[in-house]
Amino acid sequence: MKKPTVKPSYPDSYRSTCPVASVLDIVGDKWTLIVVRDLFLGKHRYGEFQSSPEAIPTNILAERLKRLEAAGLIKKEFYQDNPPRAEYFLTTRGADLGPVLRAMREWGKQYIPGVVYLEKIAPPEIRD
Amino acid sequence: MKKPTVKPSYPDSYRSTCPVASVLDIVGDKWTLIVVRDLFLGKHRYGEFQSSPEAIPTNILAERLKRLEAAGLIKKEFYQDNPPRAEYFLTTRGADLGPVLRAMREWGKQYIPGVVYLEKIAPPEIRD
DNA sequence: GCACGTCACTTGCAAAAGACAAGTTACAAG
DNA sequence: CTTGTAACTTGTCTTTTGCAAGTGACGTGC
Repeated sequence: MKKPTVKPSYPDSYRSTCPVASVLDIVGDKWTLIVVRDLFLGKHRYGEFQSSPEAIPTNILAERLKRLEAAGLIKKEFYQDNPPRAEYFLTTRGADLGPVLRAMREWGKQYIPGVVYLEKIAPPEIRD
Repeated sequence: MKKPTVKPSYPDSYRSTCPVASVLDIVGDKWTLIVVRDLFLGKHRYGEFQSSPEAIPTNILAERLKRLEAAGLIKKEFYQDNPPRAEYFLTTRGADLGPVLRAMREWGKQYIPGVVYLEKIAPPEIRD
């Protein structure tokens, strides 16, 4: 028997109508924004994401890339068919998370001792 | 041959020296920033956090309040001894997460249909 | 003066998510 | 032919989360 669905008015995927909560429903975990950060740093391939210093587990990376694509934040482009090899690019929607990352970077710089940042943050390549 | 192992000096609790990753090590989960948001909305008591529309599980709330306090983002102040009753306030350090929340709010407003925000975001009461 | 409700938690257990290791597929290099 | 690389998938184990229930010290109504 199905539940009578006791939480009607919010879209199924969001916990509330609060924009902050909804954003967290998309990127609110330990890894998603790390991948987005890497895209801002000019990385595009699976292996490049894996070789970041945070050492994301491979199954998590694969899953997050799918979710980011499904959420429309990134686009997957195949550059060869067999074996299938793809590159990932931020969409406009994804690139507009820039201010969030910048705000985090500034907070971290101010309050966490020992962090360093690499000024590679050129405007990201966007593919819509 | 092995690389000289470039992983020595990170503080145990941080995955890397990247400021973004380090911030995510503190607030990078589904609930922590929801609590911080509530503090920005002027909430101070356990019951107020619980009654937010996201319905945070009570054990998670208790644990997050402890972690936020340990991280120096909030301060717990007892206003009565028996039974012990406390209020929670942002510290300067915690209040400086404002730009992160604002950036998320703007992104959500722009890209997630149906979110609404409540302009209660008066400057939060700070206790250091 | 005692059942009843509230507040701020804690505890126990099942379910979901994450971490780690190993396997797979297709090709390319030596 | 053997080894290597890229991009995954699968399996197993551990950790974190979610939900329900319980606890202790009150305060309120009758």
